[in-house]
Amino acid sequence: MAVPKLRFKEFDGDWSQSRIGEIFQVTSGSTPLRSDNRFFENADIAWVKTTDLNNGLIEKTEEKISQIALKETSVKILPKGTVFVAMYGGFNQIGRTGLLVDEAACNQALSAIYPNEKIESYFLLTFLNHKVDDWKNFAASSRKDPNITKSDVLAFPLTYPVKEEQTKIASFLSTVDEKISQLTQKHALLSQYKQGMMQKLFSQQVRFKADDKSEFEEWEEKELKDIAEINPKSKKLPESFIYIDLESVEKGQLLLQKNIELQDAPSRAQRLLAKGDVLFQMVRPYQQNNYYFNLSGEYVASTGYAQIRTKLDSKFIYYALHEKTFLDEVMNRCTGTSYPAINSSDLSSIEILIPCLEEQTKIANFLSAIDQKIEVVAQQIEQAKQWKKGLLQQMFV
DNA sequence: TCCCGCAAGCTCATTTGGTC
DNA sequence: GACCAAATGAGCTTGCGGGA
Repeated sequence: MAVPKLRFKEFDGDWSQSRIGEIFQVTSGSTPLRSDNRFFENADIAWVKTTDLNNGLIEKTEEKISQIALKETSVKILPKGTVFVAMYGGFNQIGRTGLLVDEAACNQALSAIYPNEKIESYFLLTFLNHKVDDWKNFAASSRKDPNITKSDVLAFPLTYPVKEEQTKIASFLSTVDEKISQLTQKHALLSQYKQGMMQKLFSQQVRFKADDKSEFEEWEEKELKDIAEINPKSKKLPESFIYIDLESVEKGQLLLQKNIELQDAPSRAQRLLAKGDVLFQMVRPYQQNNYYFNLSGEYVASTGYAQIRTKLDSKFIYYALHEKTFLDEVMNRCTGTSYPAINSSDLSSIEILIPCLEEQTKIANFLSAIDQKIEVVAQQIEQAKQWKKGLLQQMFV
């Protein structure tokens, strides 16, 4: 009989093996007819969908349904402690889980596992999170489409210890989750603080002073094209390079580096980058997946970006492009509704307020320091998640 | 030759309808 | 009513044609 590699010292008995369907009652939900407004008006019943599942506690849902929906459709209320598994909704969603902290309904893309006396709900949740790859492998190998069915959930093997050990494991892991949650909250607060400070700095509500304590001169309004070169002429592209397109960058971080040979490069690979270049997303600019390029090597950006090269403090320009009034001006000049995009000539005609070089640098350094703190917390979150993953591998069978 | 912008094509999430 | 899977729709990236 199997036992985990790592366990609390007071426990030594064998773990039991069973299938979810042998222990739990499992059901699914449904979607009240969308065209009937009565089902979604004056709604006060939490209604869980795949997008509400975050492999943790479900404290709120994106949508709610009404009491009328409960009476007139097959939607039913599920109790606190119900654990959900996503059955449909694309390969990345399959196997996602959630645990209800209060009663709610759900749609038909989810399997709802009713709580019972034999297994701690939090233990089950963590066990299923640990097994998420098993769901995916099962889904990928068993049939053409990536979905799993209720029968798959019922047949899914579950290995578990006595109730006391389950409780101990659940309690320990919930402390780990609490730590991750605190770090996530810290990350959100720092991001909020940065937004607030950007607003104060760029509206000049808060001003820096020079090193000799004197006031800096007034800011000057200039068009972007007067302070920076937009899409400078590129030299001949190298035979191989790292290609940066819109999907490579998220929230200012370069997440994806694609090595590409010139002969295989997409037609949009045009902009050879130099240190200090700022990449501004021209397609759906509200996403603000812009990038401050400060790397060595051969990098080429997609023409989906405007390449902005300035002799001023380029980091300051990078932050100025994220300022709300600038973004509002960009959006006013965008064409297309589902695919709003600005062209480089309209972009270059937008005016921004520019302080003297010394004040630019002070602002850029101040905001960079906050960004570094945010990045440190982001790394701590990632490390905590990796540590938890390692623990799970040893604490479960 | 370069760039803009439309639209094809892909992925993912939700809804609808058929079957038991 | 429950379950399942096909259809549909939304969101997104990139290829490509046409115009400057």
